[in-house]
Amino acid sequence: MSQEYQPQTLEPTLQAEWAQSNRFAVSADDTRDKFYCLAMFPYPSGKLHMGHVRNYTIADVIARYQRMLGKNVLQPMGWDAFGLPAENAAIQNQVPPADWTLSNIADMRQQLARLGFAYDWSRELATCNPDYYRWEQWFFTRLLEKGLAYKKEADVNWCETDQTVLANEQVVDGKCWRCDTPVERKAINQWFIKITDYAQELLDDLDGLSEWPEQVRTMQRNWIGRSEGATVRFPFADEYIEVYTTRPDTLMGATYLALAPQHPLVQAAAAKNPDLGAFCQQIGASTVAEAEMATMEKLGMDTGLQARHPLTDEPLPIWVANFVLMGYGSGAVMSVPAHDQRDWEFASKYGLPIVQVVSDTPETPADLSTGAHLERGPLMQSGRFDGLDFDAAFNAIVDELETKGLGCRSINFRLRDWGVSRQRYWGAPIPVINCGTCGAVPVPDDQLPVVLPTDVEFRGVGSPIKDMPSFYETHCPRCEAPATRETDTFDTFMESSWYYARYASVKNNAAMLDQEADHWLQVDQYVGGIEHAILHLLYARFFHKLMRDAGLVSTDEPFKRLLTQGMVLKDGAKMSKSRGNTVDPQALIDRYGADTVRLFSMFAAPPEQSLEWSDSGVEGAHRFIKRLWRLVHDLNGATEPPTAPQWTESQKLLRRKIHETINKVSDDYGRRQTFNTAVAAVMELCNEISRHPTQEPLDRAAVSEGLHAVLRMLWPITPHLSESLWRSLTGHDFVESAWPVADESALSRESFEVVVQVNGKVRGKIEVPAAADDAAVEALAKANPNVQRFIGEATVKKVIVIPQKLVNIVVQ
RNA sequence: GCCGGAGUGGUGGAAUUGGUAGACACGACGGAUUCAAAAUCCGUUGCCCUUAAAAGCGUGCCGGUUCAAGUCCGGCCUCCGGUACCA
Repeated sequence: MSQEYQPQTLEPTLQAEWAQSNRFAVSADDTRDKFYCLAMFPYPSGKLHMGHVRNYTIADVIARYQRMLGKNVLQPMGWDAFGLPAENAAIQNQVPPADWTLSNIADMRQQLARLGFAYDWSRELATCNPDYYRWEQWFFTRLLEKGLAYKKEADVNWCETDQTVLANEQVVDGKCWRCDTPVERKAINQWFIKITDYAQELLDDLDGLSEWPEQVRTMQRNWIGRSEGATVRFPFADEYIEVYTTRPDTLMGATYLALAPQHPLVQAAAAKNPDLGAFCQQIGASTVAEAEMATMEKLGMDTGLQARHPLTDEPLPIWVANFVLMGYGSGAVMSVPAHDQRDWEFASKYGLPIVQVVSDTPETPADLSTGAHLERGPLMQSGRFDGLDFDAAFNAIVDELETKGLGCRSINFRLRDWGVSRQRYWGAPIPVINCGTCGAVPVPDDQLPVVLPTDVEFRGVGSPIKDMPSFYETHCPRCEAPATRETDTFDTFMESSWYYARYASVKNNAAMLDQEADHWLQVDQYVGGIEHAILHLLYARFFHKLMRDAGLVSTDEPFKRLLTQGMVLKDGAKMSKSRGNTVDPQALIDRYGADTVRLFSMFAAPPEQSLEWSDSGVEGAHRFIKRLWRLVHDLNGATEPPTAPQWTESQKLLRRKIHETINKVSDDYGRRQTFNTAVAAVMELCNEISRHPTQEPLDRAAVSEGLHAVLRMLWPITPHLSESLWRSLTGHDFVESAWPVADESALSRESFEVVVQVNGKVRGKIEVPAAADDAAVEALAKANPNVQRFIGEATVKKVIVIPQKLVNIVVQ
């Protein structure tokens, strides 16, 4: 066997062995614990980037660690294959999206294989395959039947020049990214799924996700945004304008109402008032992105209409405002400028009255000259409600509204229903047929899948199937009259909301899921980018509950444990083609081998933090591998220890280090998931091993014991290296299901180093016998010469002893 | 704007439950080896004063709690992620 480390021959040879023996293909096996380890599947954008390498290495390390613990580990891989970039490539390069996507998948599959990931490739799936999306279409028709899917008007970004809908990222400074036309907001009819029906459960079940990062649960809680408040009806003519408020206690301070420009009342008024009409047109011309809505200049205009206050019957002016959206809530808000910052700014700008009704005490009004008073407090200037605190005022005012039939307590969620229609080509067709007589009719099961034509040509920027009668001309499944097929496609979040379950039943062409799904679910470990903390993870949780209620799975949540990995940066910025700061993983694999790339990406930073790219860091990882390679090959003739070995002091020290490292690395892999510190601990151990003499048989036995442990502990990260070195060291194949266990007898210590502080500053270090009690430790600490120097003539006030660690002597 | 996160040597990072700040690695410097270089090996390396020992300072900024704060609390600053049609 060659003494030289040659990953370019070693790694592909082992990879071929693994593939040939189907080493990582698994099936349900009730005799062992199962472990389902999943990384978020990639969008096949072309080439693997470092973010992918990091994501899939983290998951692979966890999967391989679990295999070493003896579990039956499922780790599948697939492709989130629908999406916008394929259409852009099609328009730019005249390549059909399907061809572009499939060719990217082929390239990326090869790159993943070269990294040696332990995937069960027999379960591979691509969401653009009709065998996959047919079940999504089928499931959507079930939702339609249950009334969980419905159609309504919703705003999109519209480019008049290109006659197309734009994604938020295609709007640059309020203009179309292709032709610079100012983007308009346009309401179109679209499909929605009632995620709001599940808002409470999605919120409640976050409490049970104890193995999710707290920050992700907090973000989802805030996104769902449950609030308790009141619905208030303001009389207007012989109708009502309904608003929701979390602060009914401030009702007596409401001085005007603000309505969305698309509100029917505003539209009616605009029809008679050209200025108002023009204004509504003007403020309607902006994007639908929330960040932009929240930061844009707040604009409004008096409609000239007046509503009446529900309790005082006073007239209240009705304004139209650009920050009120028709799609959310009722399209109207009550404005209390004294106690809401946005209302305060709007009222100040347009000279609307500001009436304070809450203060710290009724006698001391707050200063409203620089902003609203947001804190809760007793009421003032509120007639019979004066002096009541928040809860009492809330109840008294809502009770009175209820008596008058002008309001009620209500719970509101920030979460909005999930709009799943996309006016794009490269997605799963929405399985609906629009009939002039029967309306929107779901495509019957025996006509599924509705296959997306892949032989298409992009003449403009719009979806080609919208100009393809052969696709959309059809007959109504109910009345058989000529009808039109829906040409919108699904949001790609639909595909990524259930793929984790399909992996379990991927070969079943007769059902969406079968009992295999229940065997493997939940996903025990899910790994993916923090950028998916809300949307993808919330939609997938929701979809899982929909599937549960359809009897397809029996668990309540899809992902038991979640690891959100940070981004890969270079020069402090996210690696991206547009910044031109990408590092091609393939070039690194060619130069150093997969194990070096895997080792570096695990060592450079803890998985949840962003990772700063470093070329010299890769060199360092490679150097460590070469050192370990030599260390193993230089140990000629490893010796087994005798039955009752008499270890020398230095052998005992090495063995203690070996077994302490085993405990630390086990904890780092299993509980902490900090693979960087696991690698550091193994490096430390290797440094000690390399310093240890190897002349005596018992020395070689201790060194060999250490190297065995090292190769096992590194297998999850550098599997090719470990398996190859294991063969040279032992002459046998690597035993996969043998995670090392620490030998308790090797861990014992006779003494500990203890730090001595005087007034919190380190003044000395003492060696203390393990059995010493606090008094003995204190005496030893005080006897230290440097410590004595700092105590001097002062009086000892207090001594704190932290056993086996620290003594702090407090003097005055 | 709102929600979430981060900020520690020249660099990536470590310090797990409030208990030695800087593990491990990179880089730099010095040395060995070499005709020479690469590779490899050994040593030094937070700042400051210093021959040395010892001391002083130090975890984005300001303040607080504590015997003890990178860690907890209050107030800022900067950067990053998300913000519902990028995935």
